Amino acid sequence: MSALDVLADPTRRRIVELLAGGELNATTIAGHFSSSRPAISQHLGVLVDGGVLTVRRVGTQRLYRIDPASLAEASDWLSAQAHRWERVLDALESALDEGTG
Amino acid sequence: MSALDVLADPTRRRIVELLAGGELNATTIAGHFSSSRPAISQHLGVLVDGGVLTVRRVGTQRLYRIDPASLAEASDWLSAQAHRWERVLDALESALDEGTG
DNA sequence: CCCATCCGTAAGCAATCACTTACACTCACT
DNA sequence: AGTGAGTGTAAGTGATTGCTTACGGATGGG
Repeated sequence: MSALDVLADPTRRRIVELLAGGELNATTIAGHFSSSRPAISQHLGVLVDGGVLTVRRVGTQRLYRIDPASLAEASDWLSAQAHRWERVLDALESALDEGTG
Repeated sequence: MSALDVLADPTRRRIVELLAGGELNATTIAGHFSSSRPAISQHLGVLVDGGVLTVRRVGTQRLYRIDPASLAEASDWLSAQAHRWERVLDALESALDEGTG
């Protein structure tokens, strides 16, 4: 699932959280980070490729916005993973019961 | 959170799932993978360092076992992340409401 | 038309990571 | 003590990744 590979990077997670407040242009976003503007631009590209963000051009600016669907999908995936490990723990418990019983 | 960095690798996830059935020694674990035994040994080291697995020595063997506490912690972390993105989505929705209202 | 602003892309670099082969160590058994 | 099974460690390699600097393209105002 690519939205999650994309959200693996802490800087990218912060970008997404920043956009929780609404649309922002590239320069404004970059202003919140100590990295260079091109570095942030590259992160934005990864986020767009991963479907987490969408862009629209307004004049000379590029406005970035969260794609709620993909973020919801990421959230669901995380929940599913959490449940997966819970199941592993359940299985482990059963195995231990068999061992001791 | 290191248990999660550790579980980022697919091979390591498979190892943990393999150990859901109970304790196994290093050679048996390695037998389930196409990678070399040393490669798996290194993964096991990472898993132990990350607190996901524990080892005990029995004769010449090393028996690996899941540490339920750390795995539960990982599961909780995943849930928390899922909720975090849900909150981001909620915030986004509020921002859009303000924008259009 | 010229210039400043906004922004992506190209190229190069350093760090990280998973893998492989080769080697070394420990323990059990004889 | 010698041998073999079980296993970790060292060293080298190729791929990936995030960062930086330098550059180029597009848009809008004078």
